Amino acid sequence: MTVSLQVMRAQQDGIFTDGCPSRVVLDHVTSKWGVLVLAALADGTLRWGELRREVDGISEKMLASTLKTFEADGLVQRTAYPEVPPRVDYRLTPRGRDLAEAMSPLMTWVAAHADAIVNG
Amino acid sequence: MTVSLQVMRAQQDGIFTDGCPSRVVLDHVTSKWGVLVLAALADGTLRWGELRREVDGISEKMLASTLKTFEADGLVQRTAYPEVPPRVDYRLTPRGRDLAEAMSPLMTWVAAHADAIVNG
DNA sequence: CTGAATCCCCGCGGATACTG
DNA sequence: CAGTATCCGCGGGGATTCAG
Repeated sequence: MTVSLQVMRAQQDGIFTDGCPSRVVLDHVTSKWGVLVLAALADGTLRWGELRREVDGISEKMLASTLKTFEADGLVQRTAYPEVPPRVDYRLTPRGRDLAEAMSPLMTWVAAHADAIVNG
Repeated sequence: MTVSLQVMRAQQDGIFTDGCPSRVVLDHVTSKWGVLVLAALADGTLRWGELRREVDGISEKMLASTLKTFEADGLVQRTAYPEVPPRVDYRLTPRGRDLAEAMSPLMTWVAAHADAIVNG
């Protein structure tokens, strides 16, 4: 069953209105690289370099900014090891894993139907 | 169960790589206003003016461009009635409804956890 | 009422170079 | 290896005007 804006608003007043918390979070998640970074981290811990390679095409700047946003949101946990050479890894928090699960149907759907949409 | 990029790539080679169809479609859907427009149309037909009010904060320019993209993608169907004053309405195609269903868990999750993320 | 067209600004995001 | 700093272009997005 599909949930529409109207239905959600009947349950929760003012949800997804301009500037409200749900819009802020939605913007973070649906930011240009948001879903891809979350999906990359969905089944385990990754280092910075692995993440860069996994999320094909992302720039260092956007990876850093996306990770910072998610860290501030409590969706991603960063761990730095005091080694030389430096090693840092990223993984989803429980909340992040929960979100990734909620995103899963969308990703699966897109993967399954993208060719039909783009080609025709 | 959550599906990660790695898992999807094990099933479908080169999925969600730079410039591939799945990335194009994902960009359309997760565009700034994409999910909100789709969610607004999720449980029925809406006229242009209703859509504008429903998707709080969207400009006419972005509404038009978002709708055109989705129409070209076969996700939204536009119907114009030859009346005065003019009346146009938009509704999801079967494919669009399918997508809206896949987005539903994400929207629900965001609605439920946004406050905790922004405040807490 | 439903747009299309135009102008314009601002900031997202890419490219590159540099650092601990 | 894991970032930060800087520059800059382009397109998102607002405001306004016009049309059918």
